[in-house]
Amino acid sequence: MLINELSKKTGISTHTIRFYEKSGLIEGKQDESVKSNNYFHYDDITIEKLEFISDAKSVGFTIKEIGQIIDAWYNKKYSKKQKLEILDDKLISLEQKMKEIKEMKKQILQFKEDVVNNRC
Amino acid sequence: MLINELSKKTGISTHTIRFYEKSGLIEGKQDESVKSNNYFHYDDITIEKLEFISDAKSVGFTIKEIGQIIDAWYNKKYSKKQKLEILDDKLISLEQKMKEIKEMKKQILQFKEDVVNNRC
DNA sequence: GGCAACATTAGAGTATAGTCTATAGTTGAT
DNA sequence: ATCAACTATAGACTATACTCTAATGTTGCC
Repeated sequence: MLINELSKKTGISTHTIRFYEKSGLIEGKQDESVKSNNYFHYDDITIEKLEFISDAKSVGFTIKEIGQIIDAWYNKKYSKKQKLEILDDKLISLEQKMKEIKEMKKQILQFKEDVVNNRC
Repeated sequence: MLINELSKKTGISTHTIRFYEKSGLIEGKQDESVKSNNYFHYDDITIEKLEFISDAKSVGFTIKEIGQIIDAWYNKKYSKKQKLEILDDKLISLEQKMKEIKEMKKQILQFKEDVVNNRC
């Protein structure tokens, strides 16, 4: 599919898709047999990747981190061992985020207590 | 205390502290009785606020959101009801973040499965 | 009184992550 | 053949959150 269809299927603008492509997160391929244009074609895996990117962004992963995960999952440039290392590293950082959120929840509940009891 | 002491006690640079002050998150006060300078003085509450800001930033709250929480906790400009509304709103957003992180964890565990079983 | 170490303000610069504009070429339906 | 709707590339612009520089003034110790 071309970029417009990809955009419609994922809800991500063509601009942003191109930005992700430039950032190395996704990759379309040009049809060598067609000489008249240089249009990029995208497959269903790219849809999966873009959906993953959206999810990963909302948990606070940066483009760089998301790139590492995508490479660990999809790319051939890492060994099995390296891939698992990268993924484990991200799992640890998720655990950390979870811990911080739990603490923040406690903190805000405390603020609520303070408000209710006029301690602020 | 002056800004340098505040910086040393919190580990946050004076530049960043001033940025937070400009952003309305904290507030020093000038000593009216001293005419020779316009140095800002900070109290222990400011330390608490800065520590809160660090924690809140790492769970992904923006400066604007952090400002709302600080106002809800400390400022007099909101009614009790409004304060509780703001805080409840942030608790909901923390729950949402928590949910997203759990899903991301599942996703990455799936990626690990795929790597282990050579499915990618 | 000199001077290092502090203080202030204004504004410039950086990184991240988009978002938009301009230009130019291509495709496909009528 | 024309024209709307697409495509690509380069680069400008935006928002957020810092981070740094420059200019200038103040404090406190020797």
